This record gives sequence, C-alpha cells and structure tokens, in this order.
Amino acid sequence: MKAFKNLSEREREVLQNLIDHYIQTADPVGSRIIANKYRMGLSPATIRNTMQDLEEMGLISQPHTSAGRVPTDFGYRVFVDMLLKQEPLTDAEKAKINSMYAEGRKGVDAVLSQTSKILGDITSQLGISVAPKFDEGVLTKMTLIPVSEGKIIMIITVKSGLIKSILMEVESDISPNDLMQMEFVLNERLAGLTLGHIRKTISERLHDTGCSPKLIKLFVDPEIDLWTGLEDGKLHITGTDNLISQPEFADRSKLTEFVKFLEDRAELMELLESKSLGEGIVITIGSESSIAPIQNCSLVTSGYRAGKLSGTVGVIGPTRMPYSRLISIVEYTAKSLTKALSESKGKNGKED
Amino acid sequence: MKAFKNLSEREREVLQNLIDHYIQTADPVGSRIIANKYRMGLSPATIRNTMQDLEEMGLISQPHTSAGRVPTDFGYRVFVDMLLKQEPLTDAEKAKINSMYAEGRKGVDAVLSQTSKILGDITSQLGISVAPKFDEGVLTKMTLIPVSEGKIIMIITVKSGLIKSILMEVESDISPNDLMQMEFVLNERLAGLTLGHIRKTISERLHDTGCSPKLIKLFVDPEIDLWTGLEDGKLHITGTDNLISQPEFADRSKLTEFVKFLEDRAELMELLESKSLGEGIVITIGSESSIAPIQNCSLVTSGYRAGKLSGTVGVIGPTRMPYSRLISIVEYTAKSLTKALSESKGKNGKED
DNA sequence: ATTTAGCACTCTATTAAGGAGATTGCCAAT
DNA sequence: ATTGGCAATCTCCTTAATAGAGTGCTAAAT
Repeated sequence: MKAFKNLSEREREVLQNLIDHYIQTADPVGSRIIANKYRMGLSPATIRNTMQDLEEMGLISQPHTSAGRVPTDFGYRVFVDMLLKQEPLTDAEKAKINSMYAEGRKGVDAVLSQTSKILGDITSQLGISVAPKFDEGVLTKMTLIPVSEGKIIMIITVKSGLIKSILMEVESDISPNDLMQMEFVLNERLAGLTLGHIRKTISERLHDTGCSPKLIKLFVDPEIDLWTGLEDGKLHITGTDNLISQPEFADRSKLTEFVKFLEDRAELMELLESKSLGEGIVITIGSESSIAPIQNCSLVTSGYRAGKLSGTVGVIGPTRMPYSRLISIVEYTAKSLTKALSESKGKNGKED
Repeated sequence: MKAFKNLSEREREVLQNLIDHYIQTADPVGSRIIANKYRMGLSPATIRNTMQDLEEMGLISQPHTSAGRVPTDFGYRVFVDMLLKQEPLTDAEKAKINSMYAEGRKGVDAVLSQTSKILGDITSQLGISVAPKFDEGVLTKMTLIPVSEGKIIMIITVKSGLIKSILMEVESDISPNDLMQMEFVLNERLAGLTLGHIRKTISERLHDTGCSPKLIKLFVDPEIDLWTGLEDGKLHITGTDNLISQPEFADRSKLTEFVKFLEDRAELMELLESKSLGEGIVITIGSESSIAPIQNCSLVTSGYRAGKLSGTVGVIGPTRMPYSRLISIVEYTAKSLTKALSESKGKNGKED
C-alpha cells in the first residue's frame, strides 16, 4: 500500500463525491456514477485511475472484483478531518431541539431522556445521552436525616447545585446526638473534595473521629457499597428501530450482537466516558473503537456541562452516516443542553 | 366452524403433542410426526381425522395446503387452561433465582434489574420487571428538609418501610418556621392516605391552612408535577437478543415494530399494569392483547409484593413458548421476590 | 503527459426450471 | 372406527442461464 500523502484536488473531489453517494445509497459506487452524477467533466476511465490511487492509499476498497468502491474507515476519517463541509441546521431542527427546554420545569433525568429521543428522531440514528457524572461534583454539604427506626437519609449537595439523596440502614437506632456529630465530622473533613475523591479515600478520612462505630461502618464498609449508586450517570438510548432497518444490520447475527451490546450498557458507557473529555465534538469511526458489535458504526458525541458536572450526548449510526449534518445537530444539542442545565441549576422534580 | 366442545381424550392428546412439538421446532406439525414421535398407537390417517376436527374447532390451522398444522391463539389458550402439566424447576434454576437475594444488600432497583436479567437468562425469553407502584403506599410520614437557598427535599415514608425523596425548588427562601408548620400540616392532613389518593386530592386538602402560599403552591400547582415521578414503577427489560433471533421475528418490519414497542415502554407498562391485579400468574396469549407489535407473542406475568406495594415480573416470548416451564419459573421468581423484599424492608443503597 | 475509448474479464444478482419432499384429503378396504 | 393407498398441492432447494455492473489494461487521441 502506498503511504498516505496529501490528496490532490481531484482526489479530494472524487473521495468526497464517492462518500456522498455511498451515504445515500449504501451501494458500492462505480466510476460511471461519479463521472455522470457529479459532472466532474472527466470520463469514467479517468475517475477509475484516481480511484485506484485512492484505493492504494487505503481510503476506499472494493467488496469484490466487479463492484464499485466503498469508503474504508480510514477513508471516512480523512473525509471527516479534511473534507467536511459545515452543514447548518434548519430552523425546524433548531426549534425541535429547543422545544424541550421551553416546555416547563422538568428533572434533569427527564430532560436527558427527551434529549436522546429528539436526537434519535431528527437524525434517524440512535440518540444517546448520559447523565452528568456526580462523581466530579465538589461536595458542599452533607445532611443526615433520621426517617424511621434504623433508617437514615443522607443528602449530598454539590457545588453546581445538584443534589442527591441516599437511603442508609443501620442495625439499631442511633441517637440524634451521634448523628449530629457524624454529620459535623463528615462536613468538616469532606467538604470541598470531589465525590469521586471522597469515595476512594473515605476510609482513611474517617479515622479517630470519636463517632459511633456503627455509623462509621456505614460509610466505610465495602460490603455496603454506598457510593456506587452515585458513580454512574444514567444512560438513555433512543431510536434502536432506526438502526436495525439499515442494510448494515441485514446480517442477523450482527444485529443480535448489536442489540446485546446496547442492552448491556456497561461497555457503551465505558466507551462514551473515554471519549467525553472536552466539550467539543468527538467522532469515532468504526474500528477506531475496538468493540466488535459496532465495527460498522460510528459515534458522534459531545460533552455538555451541568454546572460543574459533565455528561455526554450524541448519536450512533452506521459508519455510512451523514457526518456533517450529525455534527451540527449534536453540537447544537450539547450547547443547548449546557445552557438549559446551567440557567436553572436544579429544577423541580423527582430527584434521582 | 364447529363450536368448541369438550375435547375427547384423543383430541386432547393430539393437541398437546402437536403443541409440544411445535414449541420445540417452530415448524408446522404433520400427522406422521405425531403418530411416530409420540407413539399414540394410531396411524397418521387417524390422527389426520382428529386434526381436522381440531381445526374445525379453531384450535389449530394450516399455514398452507400441504403443510402441517400450527396451534392458533385459541389453541394455546385451551392448552394453557386445560392441558398444562406442572413442570417443576430444576435445582439449578432455583439456585440461580435465589442467588441474587443472597449476595448482600442492594437497593430495590438493583434487585429488580437483576431479576429481569435472570429471568431473561434462564428462560431465554425477554425478562421483565416493574418496580413497585409507590402510588399504592400508605403515607406514614413526610419530612421537609431545607438544603440550600430555595431548595427543599421532601422525604416520603410509606407503611411498608419504603422511602422516597423528592427535590423541590421554591422561588425565594422560606423561613424554618414556615417549613415546620407546613410539615406539620402535611402530616396531619395526609398521613394514612395512599399516595395515589393524595395526588388526586391534595389541592382540596390544603385549603385554609395558614401556611405560606409559596409552599402550598409547590404541592398544588399542576405546572409543578411533583407527584408524577412517584407514579410509575420503573420498567426493566432484559434479553431482547433472545427474542430477535427467533423465527417469529424473521420478518424485518415485524422486528422493527417490536423493538419500537419495547423502547416506548409506555404501552408495555399499560399492558402490564392492566394484568397485574392479583398475585397469581397471568397468561396473555397473542391477540388477547390488542397490541399489534406483539400479536405473535405471549406474556407470562405475576404480581409480587414489597410490603404493601405491588409490582409485576414476568417474561415475553413468542406464543410458541414453553408455557409450563415459564409459569413455574415466573411463579417461583415472584414468590422469592416478595419474600426478599418483605424480609429486609428497605435495604441500603441508593434510593430512587 | 494526460485523458479517453474500447474491450475482455470477473463477479453478483435475478430469474427460471426442475425436482425432491412433505402433507393433506379422500376413498376404499379392513 | 381405523387404516392403507394415492393423487393433488404447495414449499423449498438446487442448478443453470442470463443480464448487468464495474474493473483494469492497452492503445489511441488530445
């Protein structure tokens, strides 16, 4: 294979047109189609020569001898990095995305569920959204409330204004005094740290406090995985039916694998978290993720912020996806989401 | 069509064997197979005569002239109601079901998620579980806790011991006195009622209390749908990949419809709730639910209890499912679940 | 030097035809 | 009441033939 070099004007154009057409039809693209449909003023034979060059650079490939070419993952990568044209959103799309923030107060969770739904809808791909990672939040205050015999509710407030509550159970009753003391100690020693940090270091931090050992145990005992519930942002996925009718999933076993992958969530979460570093768009093409069931899929994701916390939204679709459109949509959605979640930090609604 | 009459011994046997074989193979069953495989001591010709009778009663039908017979929905119904034999669980199955309650303390939600997963696993169908309906719970106590400027957490305790918390937001700060007064009024007027009842009647019940109007508004204002978060038990679905590889979903458009149906959840929830009246097993066969995407599916569901609250567990699979096995499994699961959720009413873990 | 037309070659997808196989319904024999 | 025999029907699989699309190469044209 020839090394990849900077593409000539013509090569760029051919690659672009080829991908453009392939995205529309999912059929291998022949030289004739590019010559005629895109009126490049060249004969198919000339296009063929260029296509051979592109193939040697690993940008496109032939499914079999007498077929046209399809883009490789690397081809898409080059396309996305170098050839992509901005495609602005339509007003209708903008309106639809904004509609959900307009219509009244909702909990963060409901907004994210809506977001993934709308993303799935307008892109006809799989819309995904991940709730903010509470772990990143900086603890402002902890409150312990006794509710009934042996039950205590702990309320955790983080800097951005988000709040979570955790139900805890103790073996026997705790005196109000013990509880207040515990609360005082917790706040004194933990305020200002991130929850993730707290989770990892709490056992050291609660040494020699003079608090009731029973209470201490609640926070420290690894058996009682008090903190794991906070850890994972909730994942919303919407639009599976959009994807399974795509030719990419014509093969039944591939489809099964894919559905299994979606149901598991763990692997997907891991992938998303590894990608959601900044706030910008991240594009992951096919084999760039090493996850077998989505080898023929791409992700377009973007981080968003809710106060100090961050989460991820995006879409999953076949590598043959309309990248430029999806990028605009995901970008706009992430920005709207950030805005919506920062304006009214913490709305009414069920907390979870 | 002949009217359905009580079946003769032979008719019963043929129907039973036919369904038995069809469940295993998904292929139309011919007279030869029944005569040979099940050694009824009759010739295929005789079986054919019986099959004709069964067809005239609407219990079985032919996909086309030269095919064997398949059971109709009505055929399954008769089979389930009259011919079903108990099939006890294996020890391995029991062990697997019980394993999840053994391994340490988990939140209700985690247990239910596990339950649907195990159901899906051991049945190779779609496992489903619905969280208890909080709405049915009888209010024991409400507690209002101020957490930060403009934010209040309300903790709701119901008789069974389950607890939920709701985050509320007020426009401006409320004095601790006002809050205590509100709490007092709420408990005085609402304790002893079910949450569902409270939700419907709260606006009348909070008249002339002398409480801060701002606070009252929180509970009454329909804009702030404080209570809807409580209403719906959360739905867990596991094992989609088990179903989509079944021949029943060979047709792509049917598969798409089905996946869409699962993703919606609303319609499924409605169906499940309409079925989960008692604690016993409920079987819904194909067209008995009038939901198009699951016309070729059956449900085996059972209610379970968590203290005073009730929820639903079960499986969804093609009408061609091993009913007797599934019934045993779902029944046992529901009972174990009830036991597990009653013993330790309210475990440690994240509350939601 | 670049582009193009021409052409043999390769591979796929579609259609048609021909059985093979399964099962039924019915009739006559048991 | 049951059974064996048999023509009729329908699906499914295999094979063969054909049409179509596209390539790569070579030689001619620009």
